[in-house]
Amino acid sequence: MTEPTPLDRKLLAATERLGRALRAARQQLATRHRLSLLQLQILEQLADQRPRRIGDLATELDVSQPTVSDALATLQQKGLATRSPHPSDGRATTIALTPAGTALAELAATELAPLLASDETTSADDRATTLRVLLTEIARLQHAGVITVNRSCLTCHHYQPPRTRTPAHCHLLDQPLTNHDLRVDCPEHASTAPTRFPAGRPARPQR
Amino acid sequence: MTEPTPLDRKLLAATERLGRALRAARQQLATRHRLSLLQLQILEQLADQRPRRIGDLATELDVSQPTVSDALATLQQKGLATRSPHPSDGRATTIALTPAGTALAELAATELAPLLASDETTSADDRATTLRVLLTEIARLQHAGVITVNRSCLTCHHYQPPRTRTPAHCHLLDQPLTNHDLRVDCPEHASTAPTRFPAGRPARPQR
DNA sequence: GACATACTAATAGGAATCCTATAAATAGGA
DNA sequence: TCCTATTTATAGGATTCCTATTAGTATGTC
Repeated sequence: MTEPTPLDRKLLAATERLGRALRAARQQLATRHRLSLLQLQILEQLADQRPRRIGDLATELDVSQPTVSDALATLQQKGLATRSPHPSDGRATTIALTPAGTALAELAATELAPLLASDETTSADDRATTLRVLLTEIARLQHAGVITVNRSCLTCHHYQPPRTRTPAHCHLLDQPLTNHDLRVDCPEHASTAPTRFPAGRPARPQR
Repeated sequence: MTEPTPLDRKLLAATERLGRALRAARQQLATRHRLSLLQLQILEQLADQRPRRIGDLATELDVSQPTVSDALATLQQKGLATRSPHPSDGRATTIALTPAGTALAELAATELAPLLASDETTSADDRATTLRVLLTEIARLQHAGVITVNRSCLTCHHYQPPRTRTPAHCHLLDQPLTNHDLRVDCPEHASTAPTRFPAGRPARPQR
């Protein structure tokens, strides 16, 4: 870990500014649809139809488990999500979207997508490069223990990093991976991280 | 505005994931220092010593003015920030950091910087490309009305975009600008946006 | 110069978020 | 069978952050 360069600091600042803006945009969108921000985020996460436990959602969204439980109760009340018992684990609850929830999630995705739509000033290659750099940073944060859930190619067991002559490769699909092909949230992700440890959220702030 | 490509969607997802992670990291850092997240963000914004009004801070941070007023009162109570009357406008209040506040802001910046420090897997050129792409997205969001404060080179009156043969140029410094040189928050920024309109925050969410 | 309008910040009041702590139910192993 | 760990739900509360309003100041108009 070397000393951060001015470029690093600017990248951090730009990422932060962009993240805040997207959060604000998502907040407004949620409000328009009579949802809280967390409720919208849950819909977005569930949109891939992957079955999840409540605890999984909490770690993905960086909030506590009761907070997710709260928001889910509201979503259920609105008829957007369902809770059903886990098939094999009697303690757990499986979360899924209702058709209405799916529709709302898709609508939200449609409304959010234009915020980062391509235009003529940025080449697709540059955007693909950006994707790889961002995924690299996400992988670093996972290593640093800030993120515990991450299903991108860069941390997948099936991922073969590029060598001097050969491009990156996915052993599962048995195909070369260009920057364009990198996935942020791959359904087939196989973790390389040994264990995930409980985030260890510290005490609350105070006045 | 064209239809979003898969790459666009992945970029949005990656940016969102990274933004959430950075927010969580900043939240933890704030808690460690007995601050709320908003209080920490205010310290970070004030760290450049640019004099600000309270309303300016609110639009920069995408929260309402009373919320900033609240957090500032706490910071003042902690001896980290000061409020003083504006020299020329009797209605306004000028905000500044105390030496203790400056020290804490620098400490926080030092602790956050390693999260995006360079490593050997990403070239500086790719990171510079990423910086430009991110700034382009920020500029787009400003155009879309999501962001109202933005002092990056790409929206500056002194900025000359690159042509086919000549690189980008800053008319104020009278120097060429590579991707590395782009600034996120330039003190000399001259706005090109005609007017800034009040964000029009909609009604609150509800159960 | 007086007045009307717009702007800036602070206060009041309240709703919603999201946390910690704890209880209940189940899984899994000794 | 019992003991421990895990998963979720509930209780209770603190904090954040909002809208609405008030007070004070700036600015333009008659």
